[in-house]
Amino acid sequence: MRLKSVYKSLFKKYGAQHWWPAESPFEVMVGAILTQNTAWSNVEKALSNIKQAGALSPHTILKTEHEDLASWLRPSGYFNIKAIRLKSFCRWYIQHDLYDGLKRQHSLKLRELLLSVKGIGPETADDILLYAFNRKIFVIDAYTRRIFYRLGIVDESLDYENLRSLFENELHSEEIKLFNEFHALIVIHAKQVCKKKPDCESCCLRSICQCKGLTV
DNA sequence: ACCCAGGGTCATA
DNA sequence: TATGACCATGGG
Repeated sequence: MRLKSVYKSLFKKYGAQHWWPAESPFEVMVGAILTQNTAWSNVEKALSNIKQAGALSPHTILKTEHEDLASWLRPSGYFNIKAIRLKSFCRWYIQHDLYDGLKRQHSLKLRELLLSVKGIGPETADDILLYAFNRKIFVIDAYTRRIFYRLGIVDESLDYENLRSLFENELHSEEIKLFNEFHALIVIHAKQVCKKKPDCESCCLRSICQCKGLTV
């Protein structure tokens, strides 16, 4: 159980993160799309603009002019394509009877449905599954790849689906709370420590890590 | 000035 | 299957 021991170390150091920071499942979904390759601090500004316009609902977003929607999204970058992605997601969300319609689907079916939306790839889909629909799905991101490769636990060549099943197989008997916290802890740890190599000395994972302070 | 952020799509070989 | 171009703002 190497994965769980990493989890324990991270949890001991950083504590519970209580993700996803949002007031509703729909806000989680919007945030998941807006944070694609984008710093969360920028997403907060865009979300704040949408809320200030009173537009944080699928119907309202859908009937908003592209120029207006894009102007709200401007701080989060890629505002033109994200405006299109947000609308196509809202159209899909309404067609499937919103949260109450979708929540009845089995996790893998729901994942297929999410992936059928233009602009939603595997990571965004899994963010939504885990943090909006409370499903036991492990989210893989660039941090997860980097950290667990440095630790010497995973192979560099594994693609998204193989990595996800590796994590889910080893953690299948754990509670969903672990899935929720684990991904959040990986992100927090990567932002606070792993970026600065000198901090390897004080890293809570140094006893397992094989990077030896070198950039990998 | 340069690098990258809680990615995804599309065209090309 | 596997690269590369493209999308774009803001903080370090």
